[in-house]
Amino acid sequence: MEEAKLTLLLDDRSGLPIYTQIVNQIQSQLVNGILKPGDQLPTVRAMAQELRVNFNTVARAYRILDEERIISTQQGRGTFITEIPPPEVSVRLRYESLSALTQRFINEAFRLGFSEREVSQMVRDNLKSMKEAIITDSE
Amino acid sequence: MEEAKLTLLLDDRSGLPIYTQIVNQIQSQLVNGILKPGDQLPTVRAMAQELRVNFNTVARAYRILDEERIISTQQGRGTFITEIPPPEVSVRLRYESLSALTQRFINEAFRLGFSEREVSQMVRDNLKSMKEAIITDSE
DNA sequence: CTTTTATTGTACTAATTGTATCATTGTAAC
DNA sequence: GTTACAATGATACAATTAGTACAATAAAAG
Repeated sequence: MEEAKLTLLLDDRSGLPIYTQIVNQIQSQLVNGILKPGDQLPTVRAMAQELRVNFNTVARAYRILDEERIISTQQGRGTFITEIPPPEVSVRLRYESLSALTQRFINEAFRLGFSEREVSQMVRDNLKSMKEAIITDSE
Repeated sequence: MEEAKLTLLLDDRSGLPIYTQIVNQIQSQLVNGILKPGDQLPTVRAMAQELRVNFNTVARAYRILDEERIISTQQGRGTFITEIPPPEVSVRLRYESLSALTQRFINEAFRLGFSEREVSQMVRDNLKSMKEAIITDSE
C-alpha cells in the first residue's frame, strides 16, 4: 500500500510502442502481485526520467490504464492502483474482491452512524434505480 | 458540545481530493450526530498531523464547510460546528450522504464486473455476519 | 491592567502533479 | 518522392498540495 519501486524494462527490439510496453508491464506486475490496490505509481515525470522517455509517453500509458480502470489518476496528486481487475481471475479472488469492497462500504456506513436497515434499504433503492436507468438508456 | 476526536479515513483509491474527503466526512458525521452543533473541531494543524497532510489542505476543507455555513471558523480561536440547521435540511443531508456513499460502492462493484445479484447478496451476507459478530462480542 | 507569548485561522506563493494541444519524427503505402 | 498515420516530444495549462509569513485571539507574565 505504499509507493512502488516499479522497475520497468523497455525493449527497443520488441517493436511495441513505449506506451504499450508500459501498459503491459504494469498490468503484469499487478497480476503478479508486485503491484497491489492502493499502491501509488511513480509520477509521470519520475517514471519518464527513469525510462529516459518523454513524460507524455508515460502519461499516455497511464491514461490507457485509467480508461481500463486499472489505475486512478488524479491531477495534482498522483496515480494509484485501484481494485483487482475482473478478467480471468479465479472465482475465489473475485469473491474476495467484492467482499473486501463491501466490507469497506459497510464499515464506513456504520462508522458514519447509519443503521443496518438504512444501509440495506439504500442499497436496494440504488440498485433498483440503476436498473431502471439502464433500461431507459437503451430505449 | 466538546472537542471531537473525529477520526477521518482517507482513501487514495476514491479518486477524490483530500480536501473533498474531509468535507464529505465531516458532513456525514454531522448529519449522523457524531458531531453536534457547538462542537469544536480539531485545529487545522492538529487534524493535518493526524491525517499526515499539509494543514492548508485541512484549512481548505474548513473554508468550504464555512462557506456552506456548516462550521464557523474564527481566526485565533478555532472552528466550531454551527448551531442547529433546520431539521428537514438535516434529514436531507443525511439521506444524500448515505446515497452518495452507496452509489460510489455500487459503481465500483459494477465496474469490477459484478452483477446486481452478486452485489445485493454480498451486502446481505456482510450485514448478517456483522450482526452475528456483535452478538458474539456481547456474550 | 498591560505586555508578551503562544495558538489559531488566513493569504499568498511556490512546488508538484496530471492534462490538453500541437509540433516533430519515423515508417509504411502508394 | 509524397502522403498518411502513429508515436513521441515540447509547451502551456489546471488542480492539488505544500511552504511561508501574517493577523486575530487567547493565555500567560509582569
